[in-house]
Amino acid sequence: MSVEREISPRTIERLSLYRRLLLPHHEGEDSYIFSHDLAELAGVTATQVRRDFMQLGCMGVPRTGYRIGELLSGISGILDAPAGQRAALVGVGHLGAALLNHFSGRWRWLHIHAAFDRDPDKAGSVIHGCHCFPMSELSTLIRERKIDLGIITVPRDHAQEVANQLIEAGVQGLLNFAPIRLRHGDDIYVENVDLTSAFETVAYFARCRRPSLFISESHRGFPSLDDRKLRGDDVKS
Amino acid sequence: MSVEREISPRTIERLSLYRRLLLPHHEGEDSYIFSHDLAELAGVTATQVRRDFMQLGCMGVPRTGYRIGELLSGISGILDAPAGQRAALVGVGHLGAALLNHFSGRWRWLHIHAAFDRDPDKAGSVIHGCHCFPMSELSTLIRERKIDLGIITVPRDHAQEVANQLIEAGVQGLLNFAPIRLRHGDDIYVENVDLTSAFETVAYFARCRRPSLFISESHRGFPSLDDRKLRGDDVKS
DNA sequence: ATTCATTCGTGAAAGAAATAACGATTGAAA
DNA sequence: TTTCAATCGTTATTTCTTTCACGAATGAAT
Repeated sequence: MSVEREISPRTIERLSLYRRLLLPHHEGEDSYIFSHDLAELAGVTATQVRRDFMQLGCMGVPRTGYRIGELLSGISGILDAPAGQRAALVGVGHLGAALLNHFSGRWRWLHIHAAFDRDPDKAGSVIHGCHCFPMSELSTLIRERKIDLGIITVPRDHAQEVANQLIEAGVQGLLNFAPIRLRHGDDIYVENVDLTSAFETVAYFARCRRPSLFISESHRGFPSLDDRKLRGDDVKS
Repeated sequence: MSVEREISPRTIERLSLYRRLLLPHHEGEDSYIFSHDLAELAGVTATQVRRDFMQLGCMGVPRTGYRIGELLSGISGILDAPAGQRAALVGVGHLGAALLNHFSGRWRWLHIHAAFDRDPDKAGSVIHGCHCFPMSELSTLIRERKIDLGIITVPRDHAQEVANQLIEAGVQGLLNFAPIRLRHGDDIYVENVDLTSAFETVAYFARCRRPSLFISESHRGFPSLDDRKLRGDDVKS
């Protein structure tokens, strides 16, 4: 139970999604769900769902499904640190403030504990329930308050420097919204949220979906076959 | 040149990144860059960079590198629609407004043309340079103004309905920030930006990076070997 | 001119991730 | 009780992506 195999990022992301999708279905201890129903909600195949839960150690029962409560605690056992985790957000611009709002008070075990901004006017203020401090206090506060995650929402040209400061102060992971790739050691985990790439990617594939421009081969879509063809579900091919 | 092989989403995302990283290096017609230098900036291997450019049709020259101007126009040839593309953003909350600000006036060929919100107070206002309209005008405006992309920043419980309206009105692609997976036909491309998953994923792997808790096998990191070992670069293994 | 270390392009190999396939199990219906 | 269709767990397969490896090309140094 202590030394387990590391789970792949893709799986972790799906587990996070499953949990959100399951929560509204968790009514009482006797709620169950089938792999293909969750698969539909999550936009993946039923096989994928079963495989993910297998990795989690959650067993389902044929013709009954998976006990939702068991799934939820299984997922929490993986995703949530028992002692909780704290994040610091650096760069309280429009995006930073929006994230403070988005994440504020959403979870007990994972929350944004402090925000930092270069602008002295923002220091001392409380934005969406989060205290904002000047950059000069970053190192000290991160160390003192045992903050182990950093969220970077500063402009491009300051991102690397901020990352260095955060890492120096001891954070283990970074969520980076700046449009670059940060340099960092192997002991730091960095997740990039690249809004520009996302937007341009949608634009590209939206164009490709116009028939006759490209040879469409439906990748990354939801073929959604697997077992459900046996049940005679509506499969529009 | 007209019917080409569709490029994979991963590659498209990298091309978008390459372009941003190259732009500051494009000084004059005679700027060149080596695959391994761009690789370092992008946090990928040199081989990957060369592969991507091969797919693009851009050839480099040994001991000289790739002409940056050629790369940029090659990438633009793939990513940018000659006629331009317009997006509509639905849900002008904190996140929506931040995105309006983030994307406003950033590109000629791809921009957010209109915003929509349920709140009547917002209708008629201009937010970060973008006109905001009531939901009732969504269908008409999207059709009239030939908007082909949708950005969804509404709360979870409204996301599917908004997606339906956008699709009904004719958009080809969606950029979804709501924490669910949207149901949609195969002819629509949907890119999910899952902030919660991203946050929870960082939290998980930040914990894992503490030695001795997991068998670290460095996936998704930058092994960064390839040719550079031949050049004797500093490879800290 | 010749040599040589570098860098490129790309086929082959490896690795990762998703899907298909199928025996085993189970609850429900006859 | 028996039958049966539905669902599960898991192995095998496929598909996709990345990396390796190496011959070819090229500019610079001598």
